[in-house]
Amino acid sequence: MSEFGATSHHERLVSHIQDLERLDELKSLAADNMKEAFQRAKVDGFDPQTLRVVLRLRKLTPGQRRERRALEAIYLAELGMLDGDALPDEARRRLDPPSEPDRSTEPPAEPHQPRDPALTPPAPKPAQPPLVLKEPAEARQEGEAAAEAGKRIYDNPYPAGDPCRAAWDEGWCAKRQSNGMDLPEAYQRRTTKPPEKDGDQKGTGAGSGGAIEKGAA
Amino acid sequence: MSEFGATSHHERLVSHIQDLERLDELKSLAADNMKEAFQRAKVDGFDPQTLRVVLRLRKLTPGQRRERRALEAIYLAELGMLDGDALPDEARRRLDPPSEPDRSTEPPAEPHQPRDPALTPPAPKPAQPPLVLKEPAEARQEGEAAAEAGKRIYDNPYPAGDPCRAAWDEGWCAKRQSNGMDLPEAYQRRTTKPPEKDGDQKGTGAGSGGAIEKGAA
Amino acid sequence: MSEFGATSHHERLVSHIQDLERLDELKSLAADNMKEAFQRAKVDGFDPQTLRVVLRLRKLTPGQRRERRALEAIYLAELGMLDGDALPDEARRRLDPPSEPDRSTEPPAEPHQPRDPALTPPAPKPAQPPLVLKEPAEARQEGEAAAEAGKRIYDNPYPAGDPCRAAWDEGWCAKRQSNGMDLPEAYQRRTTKPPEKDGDQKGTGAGSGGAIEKGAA
Amino acid sequence: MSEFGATSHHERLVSHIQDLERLDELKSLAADNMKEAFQRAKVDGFDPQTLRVVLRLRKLTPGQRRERRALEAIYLAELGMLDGDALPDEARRRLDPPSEPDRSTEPPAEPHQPRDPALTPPAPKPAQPPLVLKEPAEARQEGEAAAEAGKRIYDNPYPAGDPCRAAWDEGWCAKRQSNGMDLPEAYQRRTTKPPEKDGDQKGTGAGSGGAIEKGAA
DNA sequence: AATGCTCCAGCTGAGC
DNA sequence: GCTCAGCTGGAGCATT
Repeated sequence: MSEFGATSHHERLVSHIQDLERLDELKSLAADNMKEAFQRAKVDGFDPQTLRVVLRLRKLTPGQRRERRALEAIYLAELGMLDGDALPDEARRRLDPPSEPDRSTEPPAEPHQPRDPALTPPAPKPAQPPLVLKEPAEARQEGEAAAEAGKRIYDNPYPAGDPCRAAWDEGWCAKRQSNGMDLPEAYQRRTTKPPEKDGDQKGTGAGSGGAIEKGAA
Repeated sequence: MSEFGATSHHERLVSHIQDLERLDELKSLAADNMKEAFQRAKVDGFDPQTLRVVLRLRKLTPGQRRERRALEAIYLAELGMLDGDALPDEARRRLDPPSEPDRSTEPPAEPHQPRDPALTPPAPKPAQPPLVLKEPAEARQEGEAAAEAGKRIYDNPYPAGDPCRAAWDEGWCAKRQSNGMDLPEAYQRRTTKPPEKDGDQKGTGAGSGGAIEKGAA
Repeated sequence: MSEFGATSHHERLVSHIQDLERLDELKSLAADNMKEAFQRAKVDGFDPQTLRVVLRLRKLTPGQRRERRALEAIYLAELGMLDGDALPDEARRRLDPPSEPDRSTEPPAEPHQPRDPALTPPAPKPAQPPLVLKEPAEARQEGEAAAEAGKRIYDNPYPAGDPCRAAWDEGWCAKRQSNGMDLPEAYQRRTTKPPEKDGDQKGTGAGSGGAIEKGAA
Repeated sequence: MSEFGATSHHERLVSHIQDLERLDELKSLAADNMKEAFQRAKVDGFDPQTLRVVLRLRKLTPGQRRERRALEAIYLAELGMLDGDALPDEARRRLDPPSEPDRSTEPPAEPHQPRDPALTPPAPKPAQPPLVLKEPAEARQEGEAAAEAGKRIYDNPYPAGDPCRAAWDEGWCAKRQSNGMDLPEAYQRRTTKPPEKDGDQKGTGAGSGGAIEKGAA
């Protein structure tokens, strides 16, 4: 249709314009569909902003996701802005000095050491490791089972630093049954307005003395 | 300067144009300065993308930051995309059903319960709480001391779920002495290219069976 | 497919994500097609930037297009930036004072008077070419003098194609005295709404048989 | 202030963040000032959208402005979208075939020939107004016929201000036969680079004494 | 007044 | 290395 052999430039121009307008129509239509989908999700109780973040992250590989989260956490931690959240394990891995020199390339270092706590980080001393070491996949199923059994998210038995902890969390979240079909509040934003002049400024509790003030010299 | 009393509309137009051009000049200049600052930071080894995220987050209150991170983590967990990171504590708080009904408004619920593990979430059973309960601020100082003493980030003694764990992390990160003045690799991106066809797709270890495939019906 | 009756919130989230990803795919695809079409047009020798402008203008009604061009020309003329182009006729119509008071609404005034040159602008004293050829700078001063003498913008004596015509226009616009200090209507937009279903679609009068319809094969 | 010699990376990070936040503040402030200036202009009766266009055009050299306007007019004419405006003279110059081959570079061709009507376009047979008033549609067909007969764009017989002039132009452009099937140069941009420090700044010829200088008080 | 939409400038990633 | 086009975020406008 938009192929032109020995046509005059006028016909070519018209043809291009028509092509472009037709395609532009389709583009607008696609954009509208997207917009409506977000609207439906919003009506259904999900937070559009978070959904956008999720979509963007889904375009990355797991490794890239982890790296990004780790970097952000490291920078925030250094500035005292973790607001009460512990560092993700990937961040710990990056911060652990011994492994730095030789981990300059990605592949050699296993992104996470599921097993063999002896030689590297996971759970140094206090964290009594589960007597029998388990695979994260197994932990995930345990999490799913726990969710179905009505357990709480706090009942995750794995200690910080153990990959099974994350796996259990994921399983719990994925299988979690909400009572009925209402969307739990956990999925929705509570703060809508930036409270102008704070009041929850106190924040982390951990931040005492750590956070850098805006106007600090 | 750009005030006009009984001036002709021509003079007013000229005046407006001149004002706008002058201000536009200043705006461009400011934008350039910003750009250069990012460039300097990049040359210094910091990741510009992460810095941008940090700047954006710094415009929020700690409470808003925590909420955002929690929401994202919850959505990601449900989709099996945590990639090996455990849920942040704020997410756990939101997911814990008992507190849902009555925490519909922000203020009544203390954003995080540093103390009194008896009545709510923190570390239900396994997590043997440090015998003497400490304040996060104290834990932060411990973290700083640990960093100066050359301890590793894995030496954080507090268990998952304890706010002191985060506080210790922050202290450690803030005081951490790099050997010399080089920027540790932890602060820099390693993956530059989306490897097209993966290879680190395996990802989380926890994701087995959890992640939703792109084309899944 | 993406309809959910009494489904769990987990299924709903997954469903929303899948919808969004599918639609996002379509959106990207549409954007790519558009991009390629522009590329083809460029390879064919057309200027992409101009094509974009044309596409944008084609989304307006002829009346809106004319208004926009007239406003721009008027502002530019007043700033001496016509660069040798004469004012478009629509701009002259706007600048002609007698019709200002009663043309506050668009429809009453026929966008352009094709016929009956007796009562309004077209071709005043049919362009006796100045016997002595003048420099544009001189013509500009004549325009300024004419404006101060209360002449109308239609009194420009120079014929089409003569650079002096543009120069006279610029001079007239720059010196023009509005009665008092109010801003003439010529400087403000009249159409706010795209009248949805036209009515001024008829447009140019010249377009008869010329304009390409949106859906034309 | 933001210079760091042998400082720790932590201090450097903090320093960068502070720099960036300070500069960001300034940037926001500049943007706000700009916004307010537009607001004032709007309150004063000027059209913000048009002002933006004017500001953008003022960043171009007169030659670039003319080229852009000419290109847009040519494309629009060919699509029958001139909406009653005649082609600007620069567009005529570009469309006039004899000068095409040797005007491939900008400078040799004087942007506009103010004097000496003998050798080039201006005012061919000085516009004897058609004795019988015609409809634009008819004029359009005349233009088409003229184009097919090999007439030049300058042969448009209608005077400035006559809607038929625009109609004739449109007809001519739409039917114009390029020699063979190559795209005439008139459709392509000639200036690619903003010549940094001008030289075609002289511009309009009409602008003498009219254009407002950037830094004028 | 608050929301949603549209537009635009600024930034990021390719391409020469 | 620089330029360029596409894209995202933010601002303005119109609306309810």
